[in-house]
Amino acid sequence: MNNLNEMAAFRSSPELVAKLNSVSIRKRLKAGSLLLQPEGQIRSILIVARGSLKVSRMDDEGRELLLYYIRAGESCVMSVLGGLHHDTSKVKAEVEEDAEILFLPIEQLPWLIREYPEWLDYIFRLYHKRFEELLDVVNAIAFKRMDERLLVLLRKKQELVGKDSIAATHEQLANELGTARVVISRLLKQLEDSGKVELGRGWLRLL
Amino acid sequence: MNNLNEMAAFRSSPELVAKLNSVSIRKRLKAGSLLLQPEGQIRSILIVARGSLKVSRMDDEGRELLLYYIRAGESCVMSVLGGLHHDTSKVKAEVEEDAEILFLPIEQLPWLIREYPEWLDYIFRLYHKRFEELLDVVNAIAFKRMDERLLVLLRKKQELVGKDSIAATHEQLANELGTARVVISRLLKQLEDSGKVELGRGWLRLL
DNA sequence: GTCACCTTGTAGCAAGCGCCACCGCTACAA
DNA sequence: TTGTAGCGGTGGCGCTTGCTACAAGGTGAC
Repeated sequence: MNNLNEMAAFRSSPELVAKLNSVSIRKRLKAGSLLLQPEGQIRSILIVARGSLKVSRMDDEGRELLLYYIRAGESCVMSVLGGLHHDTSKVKAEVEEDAEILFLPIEQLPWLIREYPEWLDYIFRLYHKRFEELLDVVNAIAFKRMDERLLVLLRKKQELVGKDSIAATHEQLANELGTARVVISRLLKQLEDSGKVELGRGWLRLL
Repeated sequence: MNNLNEMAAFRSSPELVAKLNSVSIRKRLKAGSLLLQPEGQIRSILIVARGSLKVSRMDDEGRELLLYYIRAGESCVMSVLGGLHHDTSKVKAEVEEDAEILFLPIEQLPWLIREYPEWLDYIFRLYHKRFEELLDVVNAIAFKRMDERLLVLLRKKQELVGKDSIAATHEQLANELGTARVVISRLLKQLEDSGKVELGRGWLRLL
């Protein structure tokens, strides 16, 4: 999927895709690359052409919490909002799976919205999706226990990579859930005992 | 403040205000009235002309959690998103202080956006604000203890009503923080002992 | 092979918080 | 005045989670 044309969100408007490609800069980035960081200036709007991004929220003491993933064909609403209003990013965004990103300069945004109603529609849809995902995150941390949140995270990760084996250390999982490594090790052990996962060093598998 | 013209967000465009007034239905509603409920259909976009709304998230076991307030001059982004995409509401919205609400039929939204760029700008600004407020809620429940969250809530309430005395029972505060009444009573007692609040029956005051 | 580093398992402890049970007090209406 | 319903204070218990500490096994560089 190297071309936006192939993605559902853009299939209906090859003209828009051509325009986006022509005014953006395209870069290949390895997993782990940092795209936005808290307090950081926003210069471009990010559109994911291939791979995926991970968006997290951080607190002042260095703890972290996964908010959602951005998949191929989607864009980062934080970069749109921050860009539009010349505000800094309030989240961290990094490459989860090796990715190709379109960097759309924020100056281009106003007239793109004017000229291409389908672009505005695309943005609204993304907002809607992210807003509901954020609400789900709120529900999870407010009302669910850690073991359930862990299972949900593992299922999300499995779906994201499309394989049955997930590459992650307990430490990484702990960071994404905003908790400590020992807690995750403990819970994973319980899940293994009850036959729900298979554990390995640096990987695990849902059963 | 009975007239949208007087509000910062609309001051620059009396023409837009006139149009909004002419295509909307205006209603006065008492504190406690329900405007949106989870799974409920969305027929209009809500614009608060006077008073304030309270938006909460609920879980399946009846627990509740305050997300943010909507003040005079602001609109409800959930109703905009839900309306645009013919989706149901994912939150509860109720009147916090006696209010006057404009109900803008969703059919009007597309052409209002086309005709009035300042209206789109208004919506984007609200999104931005709500998104960041949601991120703050996420941070609070993920990383803060209940006593600090309680203090923050009390300060927000005080600012909202503009008086130094806050009318609320422990039960209500507990609901807004997604916890139990005893927990709030306990914490309030501690806050009283450390001289940070003054307690009464059905009211309290920050010192 | 060995050394250093990373990952995981496990035990133990304490804080935070949800929940139950119960009591006393206040406010208001009959 | 008495009844009643709602509100708030308190003690106690147990679960979940965060944290420290340490041991054991894996992995890759040299």
